Formats: sequence, structure tokens, C-alpha cells
Amino acid sequence: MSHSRDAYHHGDLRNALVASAVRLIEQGGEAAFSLREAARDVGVSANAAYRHFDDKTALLTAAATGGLERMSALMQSAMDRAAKSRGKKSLAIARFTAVGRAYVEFALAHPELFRLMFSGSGVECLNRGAAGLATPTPWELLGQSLDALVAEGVLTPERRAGAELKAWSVVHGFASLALAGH
Amino acid sequence: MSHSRDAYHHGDLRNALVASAVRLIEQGGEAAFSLREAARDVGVSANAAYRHFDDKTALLTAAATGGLERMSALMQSAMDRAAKSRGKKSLAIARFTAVGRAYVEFALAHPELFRLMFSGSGVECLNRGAAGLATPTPWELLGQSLDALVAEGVLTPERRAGAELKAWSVVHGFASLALAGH
DNA sequence: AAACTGAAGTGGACAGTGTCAACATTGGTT
DNA sequence: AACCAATGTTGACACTGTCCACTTCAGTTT
Repeated sequence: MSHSRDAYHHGDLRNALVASAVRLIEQGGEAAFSLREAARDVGVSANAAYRHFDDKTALLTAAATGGLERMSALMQSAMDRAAKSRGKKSLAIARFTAVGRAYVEFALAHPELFRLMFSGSGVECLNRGAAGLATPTPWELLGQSLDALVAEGVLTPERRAGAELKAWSVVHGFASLALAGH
Repeated sequence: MSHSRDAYHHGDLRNALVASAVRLIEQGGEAAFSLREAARDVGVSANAAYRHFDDKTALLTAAATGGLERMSALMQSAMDRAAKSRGKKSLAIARFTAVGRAYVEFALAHPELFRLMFSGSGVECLNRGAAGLATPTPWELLGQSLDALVAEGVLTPERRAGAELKAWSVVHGFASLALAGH
């Protein structure tokens, strides 16, 4: 936000690094990703990254968070679209299936990013609310759509308990298997 | 199988390397695994590995295959055990649930190995029959137990189609999510 | 028995990696 | 104008995957 035109010394690294990391990972996988290359890509010394991230894995975590945000956005918009152009089906059902579809569509569209988000090793804990995301997380979206289902009477309250985990399991499992080539 | 007592020059590397790789990965994850360390662990020069594997990833693939065999063995024995000590339930149902339990139990017991098996990037294609395994693969076991279900009349033949993928999806998804900390 | 041979293992080298410590440059505050 | 904390840079270290040329064998051929 300063007056300097093209960032002599610094622009806003951090975001630039995260963006670069996301891009690089998307087209090479987590394994082929190197902190140095991300730095190079942004046009900055390798060690500059250490002013913004403790670790390589910290950068990876940030990239995963970025991916999660994109996923949420995609799911959100899919829900909205489904709400508009539904046929005669119930609104809640349309949104519920849209949420599921969007989940696996994202996984297929960004396989490496998707893998990163669930490849454990420090990245795993970005889900548990802790990380203050602006957008609602995918599972929160799923929760909403389930709530809508019971509100519409399609799902009984008793079966609502645990439904979150069940629905998520089948969708996530399907996506994972698809990525593994089945 | 030669007469030399303690293998002057060579024992049977390859298997030793694979075993070491499996052990190291189990207690450090794929990311922390290094070909050199495996060689060191076996007491051999790093380059010796290249007489038996084209690549680091070739070694990883072999390790994944080893893990898959262990998984199959565990599932098999779980099925047998369930067949014996079942209560009043049907045999087919007991075996079916046992197969599912064993799947996620293995995932929880050997998380890193499990991740390796599904972390794509060349490892993914060890499933598609191609690799001539001695033991039946987990999905083949699942298939058997499904067949048994329909043979016993618990599952109608129509619903049998696609059941493979469905059951596998939910079990695999559940396991993955559990590993990711949910 | 001596010589050959091809598989199995060794050592050295190279580029590339994550990370540390010490130095340099900046924009904003006093 | 002097200072300071944040931000970047250089140089170095140990380590990695992989290539190359060399050695050491077990077993076969003469």
C-alpha cells in the first residue's frame, strides 16, 4: 500500500509465495515442489521466504489453505447455481447433491492440490476451525445442506446425527479412489 | 542360497531394501524417506540400490506393494477369524463387516504406509492387476465378500452392480478422514 | 586349472535442496 | 537527522537423487 511503484525491495511476498506455490504444486505435485523454486518464481532470494514462513511445510500448509478456500468458493457457487436452475426437485436435495458433486469435481480438477490438503504431516490440522478462514469450510457447507434437508423434512432428525461423517466419507472416498485411478 | 556364510558381496538386497524402506516409511512418512538412508540401513552403498531399482520411486512402488500384501494378509485373517467366532449373524455379513473393519484398522495401524499406497505419482497403478501379486488384493477380497452376500440372498443381484465401488468409497473415505484427524 | 564374463557393489562427483548465520537495505518513528 | 525493526541478500553446511568409471566376485568356458 505504499507509493513505491514496482516494489524495489518488497511487494507483498507471502501472498505471492503462496500463489506461486499453489500454481507449482498444481502442475508438478507436492513431491516436485521446492521452496527455492517458488522463491525464484517470485523473483526473490530463497531465504526471503523464511521471513514469512517458519518452514517449507509452513508454506505448504498455507498453500493447502489457499486451495481449501478455492474449493469452498467453488462449492458455494455450485450450490447457488443448483438452487436457481433446479427442476422440480426439492431445493434442499438439489443443493445437497450439488455440494457433493462440487467436492469431487474440485478433486478431479485440482488433483495435486486436493492431495496436498489431505496428505497429513502438519497440513492435517488446518481443518479444525483453528485457522480463521474467511469463507466457510467445505464441511460447514455440507453441514448447512444437511440442516436444510432436515428442515425440509427429507431427513429425519435422528438420522441427521452422524450423517455429516457418512456423507463426507463416501464423497471423499470416491474422490480419492478416482484420483488413484479407479 | 550359496554356501558363503555372511554374504561377502551380496545377500539378497532388493528384498532387504524393500523391507528397510517399509520400516523407515512407517516411522517417518514418505517425505522423510531417503534412498540413501535405506541403503545405509542395510549396510550397503547408496548406488547399490540402482542395480535393483531404476529410481527412488521404483523403490517406493515396491514398498507400497509390500504394504499392500501385508494389508491383504491382515484382511484375510480378519475374515477367517470373523467366520469362526460369529454370533448368530449370517456368515456372509460377518465376513463383509470384518473386511471393512480390517481395511480401516490397517489404515490406522500403518498410516504412512497406507498414505503411500494412495499417494499417486506412479504408485497408483499397482492396483490394476498388472503387478502379479501372490495374495489377492484387498478389493478382490471385498469382491468375494460381496459375492458371498448375494449368494446368501442378503444382497439382490441388481444392487450388487456398483456395490464394490460404493462400499470401497465409504470405507476408504472414512479411513482417509480418520488419518487426516477427524 | 587359468582365463573370461557379466552381474553386483563401491567411490567420487555434480546439481539441487532445506536451513542457518551474518550482513545489507529499506520505510517509518522519534 | 538518527535510529530501528522489518524485510531481503549472500555464503555456507549437510544432505539428497543420480551419473560415471572402477572393482570384486560367482560361475562358465576353454
